[in-house]
Amino acid sequence: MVNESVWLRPARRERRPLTLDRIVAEAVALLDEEGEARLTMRRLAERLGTGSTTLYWHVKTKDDVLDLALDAVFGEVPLPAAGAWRERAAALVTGWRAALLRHPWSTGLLDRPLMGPNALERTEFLYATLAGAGFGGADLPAAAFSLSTFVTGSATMQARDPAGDGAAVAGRLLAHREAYPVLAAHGLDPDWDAVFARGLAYLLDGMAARTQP
Amino acid sequence: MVNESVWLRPARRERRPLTLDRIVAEAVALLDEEGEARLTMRRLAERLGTGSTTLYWHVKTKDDVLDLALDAVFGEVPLPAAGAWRERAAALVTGWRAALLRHPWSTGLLDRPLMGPNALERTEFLYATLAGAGFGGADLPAAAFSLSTFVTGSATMQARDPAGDGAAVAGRLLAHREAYPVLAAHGLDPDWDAVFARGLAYLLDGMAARTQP
DNA sequence: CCGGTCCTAGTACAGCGTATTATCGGTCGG
DNA sequence: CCGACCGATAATACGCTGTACTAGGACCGG
Repeated sequence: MVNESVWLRPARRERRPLTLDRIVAEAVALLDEEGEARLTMRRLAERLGTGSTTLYWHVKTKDDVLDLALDAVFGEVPLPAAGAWRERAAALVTGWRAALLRHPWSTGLLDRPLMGPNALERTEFLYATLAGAGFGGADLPAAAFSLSTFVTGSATMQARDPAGDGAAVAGRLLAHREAYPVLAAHGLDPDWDAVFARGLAYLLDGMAARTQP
Repeated sequence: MVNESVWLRPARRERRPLTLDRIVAEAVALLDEEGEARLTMRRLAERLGTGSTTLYWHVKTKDDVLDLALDAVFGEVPLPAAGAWRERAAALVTGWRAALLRHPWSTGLLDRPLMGPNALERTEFLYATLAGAGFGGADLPAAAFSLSTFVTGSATMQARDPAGDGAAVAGRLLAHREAYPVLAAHGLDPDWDAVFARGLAYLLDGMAARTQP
């Protein structure tokens, strides 16, 4: 069915064309607002003012949308401009973590290949920074992947946290206090920023010591 | 509809009762064989020889099945008996990684709260080991979470790898060699065991240096 | 005016998770 | 021995999903 009237039909140029970029941007917005479970091709299309199956002209499957949305998150990670290798690496992974936490749904998509241009660009930056710092041979992939697994793991860990409301979790721990004494004494919701900063320091210290003793 | 004939109907005691444990074990088997996308309540029930909705007497939702399956994987991680703190921690995370990689679908479930008894037991063990080694104050959660995020991140990274067949990935990298020069020179499928071992060494070195200088 | 090409909409289908309801088989009180 | 109960199972049904297929609208070069 076509729009009934000339007057109601949006004027030619007012109707923004449907593009892949608009689809991805709207998917990110929808995921931010409602989470992964509520991302539906129909709902996404509705927000874009189109029919649901129209999306399939721009995109092959729903998985494509998710891959593109995830890479869009990586696109938010700034590439630090200058500084010593350690500061540059720390700045990169800190911004990386922040981007993932700004879109908590993204941590649920971190399985699946990270082959988008934005992801590759950040990985390349990390490799290049470390290579320039003297990491070579087996140390280069080890250092690069240590940092990236650390950041994705940290973000996933933290994003997972609020799911069960803290009180219920604490209660469960206290109820089994004899089985988990140390855990019960410390709780499972630390100061995540501090944990990340200190853990990153451990890792960078270890990397520096092994290669520049 | 009831089984038609006495002869075809399984004898009383031959028919194993449907229990939560059987459901979870079968879910793990199904996930191992066919992956997460093919895990369906109907298919799971079929393998168990029951109707699909019968499962809902033992389980509240499908998510419960996934949570339980994931915790079953954690249950495969051995708790090392003796040794210095560093060896115990290394043994724990190495076994942890192995269990996750034995069931690659598990890395796709690592968002979602890890509150099962097996997960908690491993976390408690890690906390206790590190606390006994002298990690205190802010160093205790930092050290414990660094290790666990490192292991989950590493397993996820590696499990993600084979998705796009290596050749296509390498081709894509080479096609954009000028954009990703360092990456193209090294490829994206390193020796994962070596990467993990070295990265773990970085981390443990850094932890040891900060707390036992 | 006409073809073709890019894009959009509609219809339809198989499969999903699960709420609801009916029914079974075994155990136990009388 | 029997009826009543109850833990466990099955069947049916509903709304929603991803997406294949098809038909059409809008623009464009000739």
